[in-house]
Amino acid sequence: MVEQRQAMPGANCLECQLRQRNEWHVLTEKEIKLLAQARKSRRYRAGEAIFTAGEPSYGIYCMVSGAAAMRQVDAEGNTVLIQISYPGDTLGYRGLLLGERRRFSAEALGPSRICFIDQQVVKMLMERNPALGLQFLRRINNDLDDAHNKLVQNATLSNRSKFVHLLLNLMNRHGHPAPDGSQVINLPISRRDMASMIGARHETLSRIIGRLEEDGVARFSGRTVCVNRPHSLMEEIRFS
Amino acid sequence: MVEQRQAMPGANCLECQLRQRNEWHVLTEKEIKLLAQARKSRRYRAGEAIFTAGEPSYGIYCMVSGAAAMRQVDAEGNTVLIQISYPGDTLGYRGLLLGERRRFSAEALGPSRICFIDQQVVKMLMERNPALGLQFLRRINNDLDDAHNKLVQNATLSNRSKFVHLLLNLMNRHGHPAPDGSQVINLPISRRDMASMIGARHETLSRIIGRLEEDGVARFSGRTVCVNRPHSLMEEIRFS
DNA sequence: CACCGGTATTGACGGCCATCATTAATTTAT
DNA sequence: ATAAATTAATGATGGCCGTCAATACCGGTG
Repeated sequence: MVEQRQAMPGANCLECQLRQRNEWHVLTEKEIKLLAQARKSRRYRAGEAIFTAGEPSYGIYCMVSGAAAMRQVDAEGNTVLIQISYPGDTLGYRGLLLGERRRFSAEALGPSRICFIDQQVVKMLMERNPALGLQFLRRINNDLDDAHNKLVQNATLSNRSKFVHLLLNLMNRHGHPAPDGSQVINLPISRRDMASMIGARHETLSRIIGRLEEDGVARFSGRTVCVNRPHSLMEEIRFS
Repeated sequence: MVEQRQAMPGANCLECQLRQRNEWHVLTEKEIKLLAQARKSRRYRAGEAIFTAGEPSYGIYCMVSGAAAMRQVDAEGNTVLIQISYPGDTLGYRGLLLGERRRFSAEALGPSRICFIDQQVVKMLMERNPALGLQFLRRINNDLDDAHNKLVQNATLSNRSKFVHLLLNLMNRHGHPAPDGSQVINLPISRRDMASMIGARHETLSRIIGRLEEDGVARFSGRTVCVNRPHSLMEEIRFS
C-alpha cells in the first residue's frame, strides 16, 4: 500500500497520491483544481457519524486518513456492517447520482480525516468530464458484484469459514509482518461488529475465536490479532 | 398485476403494455420503433440457458412472458439463486453498461418468451435519449439496495423467517386467492433452489416445511403451496 | 479515583442444522 | 415406455448455534 504523506493529504487534491486510486483519476489538472478549491476537509473523532440513514444527500465524501464503516440497521434494530472504507475511497456516491436520501449510515472507525465535496460540484465535474460518470458507474457495478459474492458466501460457508475470510481481508489492510513470519493485525472494529458481518451472535464469534486459538492458527487479545501461520489460514479456505 | 395480452406481447414493443413498467418507458414513440425493429424475440424451453457466467455480453434481454432466474456459482460448485425476473423486467444490463463479461448465469424457469436487444442498439438509444442511461443507473442502484437488504436479512433472521419472507414474496407474484381466503401458490422454482436462496441445505428446508405444516399455516405438495392463513404468515415476520 | 456503559468471556441448555444414508417420487432423456 | 437422473422425504447422529445469565474487562466521563 503506497501511503507517502507528502504535502499533507487533505490539503490539496493535486498533490494527493490517493487520487490515483479512485474515481478522480480521470480528471484533468484543471478539473482537479476545481475539485480542490470546492472540497472541505475536516477531522472526525472515533465513532463520529459522517452521515445517517434517511437524511438527504448533500454531497460525496473522500477518505483521506483513518477508516469508516457503512452500517445498515433493520426494523428490529439489528445492526450490520456492510463495508469498510479506506483512504482514497469515495463514499456516499449513491445518493449523489440519483438525489436520494441516504440508505445507510457511515461513521468514522477511528480518528479520520475526510473531505466533503458538494453535490453541485460533482455534477458540474461530471458534465465537464463524462468519464467521471462512467467511473461511478463502474464503482456501483463493483459494489453490486461484491454484494452478490457476499450473498453466495453467506449462503454456502460455515461461520468459521466466513470469519476466516473476514480475518484475511482485514489482514490485507491492517496486517504487519512480524520477524517470525506471523502477521499482527490491529482490528479497526469491535468483535460485535465482526460478528454482525458474518451473521452470527457475538457469543458465537467468541467461541469461534476460542477454537481458532485452540487450533493454534492465531492469538487474539483485545483488538490485536497475531496470525501465527497465515498460510494455514489461507489453506483452510482454499476452495472458497 | 396487469397482464392483458393484447396484440401478442413480444411482437411489437409499441403495443407492449409491459413497457410502462421498465426502463424503456422514457423512450419516445420514434425511439420505441427503433427498439421494436432491432429486438429479436424468441421462446425458451424450461431450464434453457439465456446466458452463462463468463461469456461476453452481446446485449440486453427483456422478459415478455414466463420467468427467469439469475444463478451464481462459487468455486466449490455451490449454486445460489440471486434473483427472479418477470415479464417487463430487463436483465443482463450490467455487462452492457461497461462492456464486461457476464458475472452470473440466467436461465428460463419455465417456457418463456424473451426479447434480445443488441448492445449497439441500446447504446445508440442511450445517446439519443440520456434519460435511458439514468433509468439503468436507477435500476442498478435498486439492485444494490436489494442486495444489501438481503445481506442484513441473512445476517439477522432465522432460516424459518428467511423462508417465510421468500414465501411471501413468491405469493405476491404467483399467488391466487382461493374462495376460503387462503392463497394458492404455484412455485416457479425447486425446493433445492429455495433452500439456496435462504442459505440452507435442502434437507433443512424440507424440515422447515414440515414444521410449517405442523403449525397449520400452509400445505405443500410438489410445486403447489396452499397458504391457509396468509395473515398469520405476515404476523410471524412483523418486525422484519 | 470511582463510576458507568458498552464490550467480551464463559457456562448451561435446548434446539436447530449439516451430514450421511436410504428410499420414494418426480422429471428428463433415450 | 422405460431407464436414468434429479429432486424430495426421512431417520440417526454429532456438533454448532442462539438464548439467557453471570461475570469480567475496558474506555470513557465526571
